[in-house]
Amino acid sequence: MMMEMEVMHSTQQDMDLIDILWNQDIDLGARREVFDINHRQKEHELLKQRKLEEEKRLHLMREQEKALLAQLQLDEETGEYIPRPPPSTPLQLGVTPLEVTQNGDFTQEAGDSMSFDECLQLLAETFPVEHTQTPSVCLDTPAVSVPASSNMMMSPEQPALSTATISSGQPTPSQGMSPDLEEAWMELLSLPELQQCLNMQMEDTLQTTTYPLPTSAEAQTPSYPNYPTVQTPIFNPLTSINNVTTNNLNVSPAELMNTFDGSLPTVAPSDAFRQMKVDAPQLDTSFSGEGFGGVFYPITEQDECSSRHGQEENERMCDSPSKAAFTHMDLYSLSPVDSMDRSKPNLTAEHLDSDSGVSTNGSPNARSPGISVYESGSFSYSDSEMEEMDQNPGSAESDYSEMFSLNFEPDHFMASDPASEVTGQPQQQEKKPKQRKLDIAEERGLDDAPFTKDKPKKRSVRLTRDEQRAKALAIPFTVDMIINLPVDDFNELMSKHQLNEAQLALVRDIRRRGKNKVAAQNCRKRKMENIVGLEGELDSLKEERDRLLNEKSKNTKSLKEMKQQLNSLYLEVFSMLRDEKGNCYSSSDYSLQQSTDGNVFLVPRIKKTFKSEKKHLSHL
DNA sequence: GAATCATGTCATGTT
DNA sequence: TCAACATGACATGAT
Repeated sequence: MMMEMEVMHSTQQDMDLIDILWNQDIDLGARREVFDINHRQKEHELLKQRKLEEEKRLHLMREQEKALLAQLQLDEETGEYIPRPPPSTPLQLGVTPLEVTQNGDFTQEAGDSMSFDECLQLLAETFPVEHTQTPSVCLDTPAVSVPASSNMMMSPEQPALSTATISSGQPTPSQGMSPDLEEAWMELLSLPELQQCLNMQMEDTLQTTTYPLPTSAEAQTPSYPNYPTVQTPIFNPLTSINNVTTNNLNVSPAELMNTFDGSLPTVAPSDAFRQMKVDAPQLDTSFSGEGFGGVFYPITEQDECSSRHGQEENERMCDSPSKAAFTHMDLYSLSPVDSMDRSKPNLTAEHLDSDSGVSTNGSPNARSPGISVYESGSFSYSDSEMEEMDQNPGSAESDYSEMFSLNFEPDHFMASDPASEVTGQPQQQEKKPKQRKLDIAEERGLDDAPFTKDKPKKRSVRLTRDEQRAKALAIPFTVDMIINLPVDDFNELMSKHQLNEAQLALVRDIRRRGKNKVAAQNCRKRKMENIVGLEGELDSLKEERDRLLNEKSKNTKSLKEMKQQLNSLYLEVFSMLRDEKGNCYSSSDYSLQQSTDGNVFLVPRIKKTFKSEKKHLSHL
C-alpha cells in the first residue's frame, strides 16, 4: 500500500525503480497494472462508480425492507417478526401448505423469503468480490458456513451464494467499508431469519464431520451476475476444523489452497449442495472477531479449545464447568515459558491473559485482581514467590519449579505460529491490542470483589498464582472448578484423572487457598458490616444519650422551679399564720409539715427536738 | 521512604 | 475424623 501511494506520485525515475522491483517480485504474483498510474486512476473511478451504484441499491433495499417489515409484526414472546395476518382473512395455519423448512420454529412466508433473498442479494451486491485478494488469509478466524433455510435451500441447479461471495472478497470495515455499508451489515445481521439460518448452520456444523467444499466458481450464484469469479484461497472453517484437530493450525495460505483443492468437487456428492454455505466475511479486527463471533463463528468448543488462535476465548469456553471442563489444557499454554515468550511483541500476546477465573467473592465470575506481569515482560511469578520456592526446596512450589523446567520449550512455542512470523500478520497484530483491551474491560466488568469500596480495579489481567501453578503443572481443570466444586464432585473429578503427587498437592492447596480466600473475604466483609453496624448503633446510642441528657436538664430545671414555687408558697403560708395574740410565728421556732392525709400542721421546732431527745432517753 | 490500604495466605479454632 | 468455615496475624503490593 505504501508502495502504491508512492507510485501515485512517482517520477520516471521511480518508475524505473519499480521496473526493477517488479522484475524482482514477479514471482510473488504481483501484476504490472498495480504500478500503472493510469490503470489505477481508472480503477479508482470504477470503484467510485460502483460505490455509487451500491449505495443506490442499498437505498432501494432498505425501502423494500421497510415495506416488508410493515407487513410483519413483532412477536413479543419470541422477539421474532411474524407475518401479520391479513385483517380480512382468518389464519389458515392448518390449511396452508407446509413450507419447506428445516426448523419448525422458523415459519416463513413469501414476504420473508423475498426479504431474505433480497438481503442476500444485498450482501452480494454490497460486497462484490474483488480480484485482488490479500494473500494473508485470516487463519485464526474460521468462517462458519451458514445454512440454507427453507427458502435458502439450494439445489445443485441453483448454486448457493458461495463462500467466496461473502467471505473472501468483501472488504472489511477497516478496509474501507463505509458507515452505510456497516450499518447495512448490522441491519442484515439483526434479521431474525438470517440469525435463524446461522444458528441452523451452526447445528449442522456441529453434527456434520465434513462438508465438501464447493469451488469458488461453482459457488457463484447466477442470480448475482455482477460477481466476478473468485479464484482466491478461501478459508474453509470445516476444513480448518479438521486440520485443527490433527495438524498444526498455522498453515500457510498455500497449504490452505492445497487443502481446498483436494477436497473439492470430485468428492462432493450432489446433495451436499443442499446445504448452502455462506461463509462469513473475512474476519477483521473490528468487524467480525468480536461483535459477530457468536453469530458467524459458532465454532464448536472442541474446535475452539484446540485452536491456538483465539485461545483466550477458547480457555473460557473450555473452562465452563458444564462441558469442556475436562479438556486438557494446551501444554504450551501451561508452560511458564509460554508466558515469557508471549511477552514478545510479535507473538500471540492476546492469549496471555487467559484467566480461568478464581472466585474471589463467592461468585465464580469474580477474578482475583493482579497486575499483568506479562506487560512488563517478566515472568509470571513474583520475585518473592520465586525466593520462596528456592527457600523451600521440599515444598510443593519447588515441585512446581521442577515442572517448569520440564515444560520449557521455547523453540516449540516460537514455532507455534509460523504464519505470523513469516508474513508478519499485520491484521493480527492490529487485533492484539484491541483484544487485550476487550479482555481487560471484560475482566474488570467481572471483577466484583465484595470489598472494594468502589475503587476502580487496575490489577485485573494477571493470572493468579494458583492459576499459573495450575498451568505449570498441567492441571486438566480450572482453578475455578477446583475451588468451587462440591466435595463429592471434586473427589469424583480427582478420581477421573490420574494426577501425580505434585498435581494432587497443588490441587488440594489451590482448593484450600481458594476457599480460605473466599472465607477471608467473607470474614472481612462481615467485619466491615459489623463495623458499619456498630457505627450505626453508636450513632443511635449517641442520639439516645443526647435525648436523655436534654430530658434530664429539662427535668432538673422543672424541679428547681417547683422547689422555688414550693418555698415561696411555704413562706407565704407561714407568714399568714397567727397565734392567739395575733403575733406571727417565728420560722426558727416553728415549721409547717404536711401529714400523709394532706393536713398541714404547725410544728414547733424546739418541741420536736425536745420530743426526739425524750424518745432517745426513754430508749436508753 | 514511611504510612495506609487491600488482599492473599497461614495457622488455628470452631462448626 | 474430616471438610468447611471463621478469624487473627502476617506478608505483599499498590497508592
